[in-house]
Amino acid sequence: MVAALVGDPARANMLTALLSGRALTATELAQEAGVTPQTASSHLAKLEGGGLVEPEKQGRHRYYRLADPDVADVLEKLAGLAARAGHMRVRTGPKEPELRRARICYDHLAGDLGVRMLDSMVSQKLVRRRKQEILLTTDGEHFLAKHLRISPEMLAHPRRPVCKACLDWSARRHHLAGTLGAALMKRFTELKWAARDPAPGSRVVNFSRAGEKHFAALFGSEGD
Amino acid sequence: MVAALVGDPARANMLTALLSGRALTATELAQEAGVTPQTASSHLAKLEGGGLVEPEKQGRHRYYRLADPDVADVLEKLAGLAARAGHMRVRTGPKEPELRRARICYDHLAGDLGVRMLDSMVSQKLVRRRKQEILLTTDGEHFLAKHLRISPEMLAHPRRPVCKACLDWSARRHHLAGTLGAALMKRFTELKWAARDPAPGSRVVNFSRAGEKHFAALFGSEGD
DNA sequence: TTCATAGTTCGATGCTAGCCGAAGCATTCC
DNA sequence: GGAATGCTTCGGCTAGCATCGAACTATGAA
Repeated sequence: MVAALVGDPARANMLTALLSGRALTATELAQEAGVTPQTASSHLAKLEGGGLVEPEKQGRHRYYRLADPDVADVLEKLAGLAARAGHMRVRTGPKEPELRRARICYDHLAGDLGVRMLDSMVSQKLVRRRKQEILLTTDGEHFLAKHLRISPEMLAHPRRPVCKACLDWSARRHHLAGTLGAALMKRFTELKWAARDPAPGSRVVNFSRAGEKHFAALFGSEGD
Repeated sequence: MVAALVGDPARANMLTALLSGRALTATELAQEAGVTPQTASSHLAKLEGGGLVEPEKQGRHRYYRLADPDVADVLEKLAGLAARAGHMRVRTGPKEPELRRARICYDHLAGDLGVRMLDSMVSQKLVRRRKQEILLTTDGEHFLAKHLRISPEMLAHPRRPVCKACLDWSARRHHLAGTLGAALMKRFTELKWAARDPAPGSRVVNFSRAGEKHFAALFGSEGD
């Protein structure tokens, strides 16, 4: 069972360290987990067997990375649940502040900016929200067309909802997923407001100076 | 840590049983997990402490249900990862063959017959299916009206989808939920093709001789 | 070659947590 | 009231697994 793998504290620490998207060596992971290399080796073998991490041999190092974006997604959601129950681990969220601020979750924006965007859309009545369900309003359609040239037709998809609440790992609140979440992220990139960090495997999203301004104009600045 | 809670086999079985959305009593969950009531009580206290399940007292029973759609979402994703890694669970399903064959899941048909019905509907193109999402086709509407006198208006509901894929506990595959799943089960009962087992608390559904024939005529016999 | 570093395997140890029997509340039925 | 059912608490037992020391392999450097 996969959950049992994640359940052990040492392994959970390793996986959390890998959530940044970087690949780490076995020794580094041992330090992160606070165990000896022998113990770490045993854990890593189990994680590999469970399909959660993938090794890459390079010289006399063994680099490990998360096997899959799906794995990262599940880990974040688990952390979100844990946070809500007050069962937060001592070390919360990503250490890197950029990762906490803006990052990619599958194909949409997560982190503080992602959460703030959804908050702002709700308060501007661009979407209506009922628990898990989020619906785009006509006001929202006009807003998207006017400011971002996103039309409702672009959002239609046979097997994916337009809006979906996605639990944010670091912020412990929801951000916007679904085809709209993806379309927004795509547009931000096209407009050069933001770009994924070029480092391989990194999930950080960097906003440009101008992009940040435009974003704030549409979805509020710090305050809200 | 939440993952540790899900990691234990007994608790995982309980949570899997609750994935149907139905609330189950502590004793039922003990049976599902294959442990004694005392042990189950301890597990349920932990799950409740972790915010994964919520109790509801009713007479001398304690019903438990999943605390939140987010919890169900995470559990499904975990199951997905586990399945991908070929780590399918060993201890599986109900011992009673009748329960495995046909039972009630909330208000619709589950078990082998439920799974077979959905399979047949897909291959007959009565519904179109993509992953979790299921859509009724016009062919399907005609079929339902002609053979079962179920009209699209009967299926409309503000908050509930017409079709929904529901993970089948025993078969580990999906059967049909949603208003259509409920309407079908209701019609089967009205037509006296099937009836819920009169034993209190039983979730078994018994098909009559004639009912089984009619069912097979519409949704295929053994083969598919 | 010899040495140093990275990582794994093996064996022994110790702690955790799941498990059940027995007993104790709580609720409902007769 | 008494009996039956649903569920929980307590105590002791046991198995599993995480942990580490020591020894072993492999790569790279001097």
